[in-house]
Amino acid sequence: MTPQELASHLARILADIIAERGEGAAEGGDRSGTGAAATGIEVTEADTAVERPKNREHGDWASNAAMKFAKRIGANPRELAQEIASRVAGIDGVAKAEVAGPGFINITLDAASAGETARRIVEQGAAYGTGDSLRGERINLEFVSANPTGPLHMGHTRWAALGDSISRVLRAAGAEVTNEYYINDAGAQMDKFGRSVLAAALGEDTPEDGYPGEYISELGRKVIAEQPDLPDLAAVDRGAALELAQELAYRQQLAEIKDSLERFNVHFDVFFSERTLHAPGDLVGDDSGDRAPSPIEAAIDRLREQGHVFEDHGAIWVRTTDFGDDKDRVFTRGNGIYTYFAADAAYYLSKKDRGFGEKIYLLGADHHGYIGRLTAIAGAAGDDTEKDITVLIGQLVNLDGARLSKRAGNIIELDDLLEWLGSDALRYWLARYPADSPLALDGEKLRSRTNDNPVFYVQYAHARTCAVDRNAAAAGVDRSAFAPELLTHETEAELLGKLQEYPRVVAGAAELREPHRVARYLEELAAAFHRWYDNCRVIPQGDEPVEDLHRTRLWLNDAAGQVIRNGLDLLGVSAPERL
RNA sequence: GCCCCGGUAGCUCAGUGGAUAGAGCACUUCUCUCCUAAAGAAGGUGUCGGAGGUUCGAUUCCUCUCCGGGGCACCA
Repeated sequence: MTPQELASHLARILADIIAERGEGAAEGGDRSGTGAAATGIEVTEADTAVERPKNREHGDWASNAAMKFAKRIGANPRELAQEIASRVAGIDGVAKAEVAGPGFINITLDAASAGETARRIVEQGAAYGTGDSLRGERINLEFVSANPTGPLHMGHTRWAALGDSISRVLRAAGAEVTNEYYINDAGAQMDKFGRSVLAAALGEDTPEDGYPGEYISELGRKVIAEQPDLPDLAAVDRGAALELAQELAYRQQLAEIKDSLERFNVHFDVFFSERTLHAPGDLVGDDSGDRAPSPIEAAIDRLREQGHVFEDHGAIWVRTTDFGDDKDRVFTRGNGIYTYFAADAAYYLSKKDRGFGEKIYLLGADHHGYIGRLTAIAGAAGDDTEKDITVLIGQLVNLDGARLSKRAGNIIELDDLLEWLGSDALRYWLARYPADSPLALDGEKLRSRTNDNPVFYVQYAHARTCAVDRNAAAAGVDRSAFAPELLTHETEAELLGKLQEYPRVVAGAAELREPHRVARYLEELAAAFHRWYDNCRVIPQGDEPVEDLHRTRLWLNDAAGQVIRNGLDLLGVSAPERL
């Protein structure tokens, strides 16, 4: 019996009771309806979800449904709880159901009923924990989106780890997710980047307000290596040389960013170029030589048709205040050039046109001023500002005692962190805190291989399950028997309970976009596994014979390993078979 | 001035209205002739920043307030 099944039973029982009481009231002459529907009170499984009590004396699972519904149906909470409990006790697989406190229903399962979970998990394998709570949703998840004018640094690292894990969790809940990276490859920053690289390639001083950093010099060398006649070109046509250098450096830098992300086990489905938003459309078909408007122009036209665009002082504005923004925003500057925000608007429409329902933006706290205007664009585009757009704001990362980058001055690069700490430790640490929680990287802790470092604690538990598996094979313990009623040790009940919680943890993490819940869960699961391991042997000692208990425990060991693997995968962390 | 996010054990932090608020670290003491001791067991800590309110019940929701961080561009 899983907690989901238990919740389902509870919902049915509660609905029955409400219906019966409704009939009783009707006989009294107050009402004419029959059944739960007639009372207007609906019971869903969410209402009757059971939780794992902190105190083991409170049974395997507890429900507060009686307290939730007592008032609405005019019943005494404890009496209602008692009525529910007496019916729950009759369910096959339930050992007992008791009322406690103000109206909690504490339920204890038969060992066999709980133990059945182990086999189910093994049979479902990697699919255990996946669900369909977000089935049918097409989600666009944009994160990192760092300018392609330099290497990824620590500021991007948290969003890379978090975004990729959010994506995995959403997919586990059945959503169709596209991971997207917006490349700011148009505008002044790119010009500055190009001038800096060209200067470096030609051996000139860094231009005023150009980019500093050793990586610019490296890019300059790479550009020269690829295009040795660049200095000659620069001598005759500086503009052409600049364009060429900028383009080569951009491609090189973007390729390096992609490499870094892959090493970090972070995958993007789409790299979306801002330039494509500025580019004119195709030739129109009337031989005039005219072109269709660029996506930005088209976007402004569309918003104008919706009545949200106006002109003032020679600039084009969008009335975002209609949708709760602090102030209206401009699309064109005085010199006629489109603002960054105009591209943002066109980009949003692109996402909408590509069929995405919810668009999620993962931004740093320094961008929190963007919430209002992005939400307003969603509204202006005719979307539901509650459901179709989500802006997740995360706090920034501090690093204590970090080594500084050798290449880029004060910037700490993702590549340096990877080399120093390793992908697993880094990803796990960054994913185990809520996005809005301040987070500090402690290099010493992340390099340590003790309880200090939770990723090793979890990975060790997994490696242990693998070691048990190997040793069981050698000792002649196989899977030829499965007798769940033998799993009666209290650490086995605890471990089984934890394993049963996993699907709901994944669903909750997806619903709230909080993958840290998976990490915290894994730590609890690992602890339950370690305690079980210390108390219950899978392999007989000495000359003891192999019994069904050992074979059944092997199934439980397999199940624990499977769930740890599944969970770590959601975080993009490996599950080694040996440490 | 306005907006956002924090404030929970000595430290770092969990805790989407429920029972005695938890974990790791730090400190003390135990447990490997037996599946990985990178583990387990035992030991104690809290005005959940403060004050009101909603509720059968508030660390959780609302209002005010104190402290800390961030943000309020015709920049990108």
